[in-house]
Amino acid sequence: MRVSREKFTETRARILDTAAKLFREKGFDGIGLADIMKAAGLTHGGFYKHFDSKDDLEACATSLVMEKAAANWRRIAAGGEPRQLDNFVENYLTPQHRDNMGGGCVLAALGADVARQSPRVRSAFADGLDDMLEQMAMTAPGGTPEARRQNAIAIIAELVGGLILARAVDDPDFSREILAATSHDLSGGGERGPNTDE
Amino acid sequence: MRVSREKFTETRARILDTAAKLFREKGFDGIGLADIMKAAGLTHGGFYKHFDSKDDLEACATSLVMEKAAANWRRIAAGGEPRQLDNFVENYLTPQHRDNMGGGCVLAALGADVARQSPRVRSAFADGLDDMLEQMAMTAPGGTPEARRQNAIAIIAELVGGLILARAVDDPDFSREILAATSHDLSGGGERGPNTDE
DNA sequence: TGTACATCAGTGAACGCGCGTTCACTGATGTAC
DNA sequence: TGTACATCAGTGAACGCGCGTTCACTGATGTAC
Repeated sequence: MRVSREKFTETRARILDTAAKLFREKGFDGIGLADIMKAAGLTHGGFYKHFDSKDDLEACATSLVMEKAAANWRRIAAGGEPRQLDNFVENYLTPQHRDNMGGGCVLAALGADVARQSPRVRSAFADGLDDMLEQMAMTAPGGTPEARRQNAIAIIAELVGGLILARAVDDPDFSREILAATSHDLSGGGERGPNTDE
Repeated sequence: MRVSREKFTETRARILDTAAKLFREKGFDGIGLADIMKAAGLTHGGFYKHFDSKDDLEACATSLVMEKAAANWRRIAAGGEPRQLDNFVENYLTPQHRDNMGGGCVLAALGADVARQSPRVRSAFADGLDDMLEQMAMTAPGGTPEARRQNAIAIIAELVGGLILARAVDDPDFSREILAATSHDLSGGGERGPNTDE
C-alpha cells in the first residue's frame, strides 16, 4: 500500500544506511538486494521505487558515506584543537575499528572494491576522497598547503593499508602487530615517523 | 581423454597461474570457474580433477602468489645492493603497476577481499605476508631487528594503501597525485619521509 | 617387447540455487471538486 | 470540510541468467602379464 511522502523519504534513507553498512561489511558483490531490503525491514520488490539499479544504489551509498566522512573531517578541522590528527590515528588503527567494518572507514572497506565497480561508483568515491583530503590537509603537518595535502595523502594511505592488512590476517597476534607498527609509525614514535614542523 | 602425468601437472600449474592473475584482476567473487578454465584453455567440467572446490583454488592460488612475492624479496635481500628498498618503492607506486592488477602485488589486489574469504584463504595470506615481512625486514631501515620489522610493516602499509587508492579513483590526475605523494613520502624526500639510520 | 585391460584427465550437458530485475496487484495517500 | 477518484509505495510471485558443482562418457595413458 501507498505510504506518505515523509515515510517514503525515511524509507529511502533507511535503505541507503543499511546498504552503506552491508556493502562495507560484505563488499558490493557480497550482498544481494533482497538481503539489503530485508535488513531495512522491506521486501525486495519495492527496491526499484527508490533506485534505478543496484549500481545506482552503490553510487548513492558510496556518496553518502564519503560525504559523512568528509563532513566529520570538516568538523575536526573547524574544531582546531591540537593533536587532532594523532587522536584520529590512534582511534583508527585499533582492534575496535578493525572489527567494525560495517561502521568503519569506507576507504579501507570499499577502496579496493571500487577499482572494479562502475564509473559512477568510482567518481562518487574520487569526489568524496578529494573532499576528505581537502579537509584533512588543514590539520596535516607541512609548511605549505601543497606539502600538507601531500602529507594527508601519505597518512591516509598508511592508515588504509594498515587497516586492510590487519583485517586480512586471521592470526590475532599478527593483526595486532600490524596495527601497532603502523600506529607507532604514524604517531611519530618510530624512526620513520612523521616529522611535524613543530 | 586421459593425459600423461607430466601434462596433468602442467595443466594444474596453468590453472593456478590463470586463477592467480584473474583473481587479482576481478577479485575472488568477480570471476567464475568456467571463465578461469576457459582462460587456461580447458572446459569447466575438468576443474574438480585438480581442486576440491573454488575455495580450494583460492587458497592454493593465494599461497602460490604470496610465496612468489616472498621469494622475490628473499632474492632482493640476498642481493645486498644498496637502495634496494628505494628502487622497490619507486617501481611499486607507478602507473604501470597501478594498471597491472593481474600481474601486480597480491597484497594490494586481494588484501581487502581476503578479509571476507574462508579461513583457509586467510591463513594462506597471513603465512605469506609473514614470510614477506621477514625478508623485507632485512633491508628495511632500523637499528634493531624489531625496529626493522616494524618499519617494514609501515612501509608495506603505505605502499598497499597508496596503490589501492590510486586504483580506486578514476580521475587520472588525481590518481597520479596519490602515487606521487606516497612515493615522495616513502622515498625520504618528504617532511614525513623515512628516517633511515644512516 | 607386445598385448589386453584398468585407470582417469578432460569433455560437455545438466543440476539446483541465488542473483538482479520485472510485474500484477493492494490499499493508504494525495488531490480535485 | 467532505467525498470520489487517481496515484503510487510496498508486496510477493515470477523471469532469465550465471554460478558452483555433479555426472555419464571418451579415449589416451599406465600397468599387469
